[in-house]
Amino acid sequence: MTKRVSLKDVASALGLAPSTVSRALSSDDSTHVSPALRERVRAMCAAMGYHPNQTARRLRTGRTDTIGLLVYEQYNLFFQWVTSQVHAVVADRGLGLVVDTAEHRATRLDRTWMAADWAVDGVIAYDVGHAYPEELRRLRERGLPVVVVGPVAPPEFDHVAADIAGGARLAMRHLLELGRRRIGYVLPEQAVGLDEPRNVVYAETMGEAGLQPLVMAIPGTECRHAVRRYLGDFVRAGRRLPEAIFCRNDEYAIGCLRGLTDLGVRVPDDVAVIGFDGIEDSAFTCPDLSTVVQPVTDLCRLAADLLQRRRDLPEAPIEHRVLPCQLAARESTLGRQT
Amino acid sequence: MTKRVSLKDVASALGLAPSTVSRALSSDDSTHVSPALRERVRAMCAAMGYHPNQTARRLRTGRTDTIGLLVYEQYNLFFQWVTSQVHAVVADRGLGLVVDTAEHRATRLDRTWMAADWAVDGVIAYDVGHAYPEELRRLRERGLPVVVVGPVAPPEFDHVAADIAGGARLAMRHLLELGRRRIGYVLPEQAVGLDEPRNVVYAETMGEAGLQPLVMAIPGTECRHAVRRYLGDFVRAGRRLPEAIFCRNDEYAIGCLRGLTDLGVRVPDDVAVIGFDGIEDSAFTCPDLSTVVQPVTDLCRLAADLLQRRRDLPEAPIEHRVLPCQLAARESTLGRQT
DNA sequence: CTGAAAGCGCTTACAG
DNA sequence: CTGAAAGCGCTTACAG
Repeated sequence: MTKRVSLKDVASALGLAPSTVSRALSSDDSTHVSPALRERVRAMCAAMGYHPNQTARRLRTGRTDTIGLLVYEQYNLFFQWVTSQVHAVVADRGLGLVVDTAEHRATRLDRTWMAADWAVDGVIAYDVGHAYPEELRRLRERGLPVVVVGPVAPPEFDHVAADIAGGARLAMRHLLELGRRRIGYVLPEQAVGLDEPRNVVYAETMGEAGLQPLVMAIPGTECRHAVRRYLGDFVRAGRRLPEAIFCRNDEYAIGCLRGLTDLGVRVPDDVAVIGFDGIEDSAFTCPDLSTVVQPVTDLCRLAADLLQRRRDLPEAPIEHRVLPCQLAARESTLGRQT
Repeated sequence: MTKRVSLKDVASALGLAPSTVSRALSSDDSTHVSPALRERVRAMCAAMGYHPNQTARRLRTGRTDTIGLLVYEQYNLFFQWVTSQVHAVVADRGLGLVVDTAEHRATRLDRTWMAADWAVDGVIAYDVGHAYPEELRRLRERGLPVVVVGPVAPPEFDHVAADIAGGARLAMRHLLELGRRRIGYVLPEQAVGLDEPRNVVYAETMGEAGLQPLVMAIPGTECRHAVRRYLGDFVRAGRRLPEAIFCRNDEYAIGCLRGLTDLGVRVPDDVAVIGFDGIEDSAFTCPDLSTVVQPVTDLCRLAADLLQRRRDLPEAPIEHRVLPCQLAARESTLGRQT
């Protein structure tokens, strides 16, 4: 390990002051440096293999040019999608990204986000606001701008949301228009009874249509495997499958398709299936999955915009923005198109 | 935005020197501090909402407790899997993670990894070594330990690999044992002719069996869509489909399954399909996908171990480690099991 | 066991 | 246009 070349080394090799070299390298062009000097400095830096120490720069400027992303968990394609989108947005702007998950947080003794100890300029909290508002507040008290993405957010935060309720209505209406009456709703057991848009819309829509709700609560955390098993048990217990299943997310829906196939049930002839989220996978299942597509790319871009704005204008008024979801009607409800 | 509380603020509130407070907070127990004092300091920090400035700590100690991950791209479930695994390993050790991709690098003018400018203690380069050995060397010249994961690595790097060739042999042998003779090989156009284990094994195996290779080179970068389109064009052009298709990765294989379904081709009755990688998705397609599972979790863990070792013992001998792949034979080659 | 001092490597007013 | 100086917020030998 050779010792790293510092700015001082470059300066003394050139017979200049460190401050001069720093200015020559600066992208800020209010620092008037002769082009000739700038060129000389550039050349020497290249020759000596100089690269600025970002940590020192950060300490001096008070900016890290890095943002933090909090997501609920990483073992779920939706959050992997989100992560890759945020990464893309942030990288486009020349910023770095650090990611933390609620899972890791839950296993730590202090139960605070690692973000607290990150060197970041701000935090995007994606779909975690419902669970941990007090922690988000704590982050903010330390002077970190926080943008919340997801259905709920404490009112004092900048907030970007997809219109989940609207999307859920699209899904339910679609199933009803196809003439399905007995419609089941697949969700994780721990989400039963929550005041959550999909839960509410399902209950409301069924009520308005004069139909009996059929809540299919899936135990465990591994969506796909769990719902596959659930359906097997459901049928073996002699219960009659519904005519359609609305799944809280695409992971469940994919597990559902697979579970129904195991049972020899035809989709959508016997049971129609619709998911939620619009992960890339949904277009490549067989049959391909009807779903409600969340505008994830736009949500991420908007969240990054708001974060930047909040950093530049700390006193700007709080923003709440809602973007619509779209129905992608495919084979799992419409049947094979020819 | 309230100004952040600094160590100095806490010290003066307690009438102590900053150095004393620093030691009281230190986890290093060779700094003898009375328990009473430590308690007093802790309480004051909590009361004042003090949290150490990580950037300052990093500058002083010369360690960032963060590692960098380079992957080829993020819009591919395999790399998303890798990223989530590395994240888990690293978070378990209390370290942070920063990710960069070749895509972003390619669009940047200077064409160097962002990692060069990251504040990280070391870098894991996952499946990028083949393309950019000179850049990995440059990272190392700056004093950054680098561990390469993937089929090829410059010999002077610590290196972790899956036995891709062995895995490819498992796949080809499996297809041959099922009696398939006309076996196609799906790969990206730009990988044709590369001296790459899967390419080599495919050619060798077909040669040894006295069979004619059928290389199906897929143009474009969007694996799934591209291969789906390719198969459609293939059949419309009047060409006869092979009896089996070996796909370079699961993304292609999933697109393949979908494309064959579009065409009304039965899998595996008409055409057997086998993938490579073992992403979670492969178990949830219909039919579910036979594939070769890479030991991604173990590869990631081992890479992190080697990185830590290299940091602690810069002069330790170079390590090259190879882990085996496993065949997961499922419906897309075996047919429906009852 | 505690404090005063130096310094990690930069950037940025402030002089000249 | 260039240089000398201060300082970002810590930690760590070095004294006491």
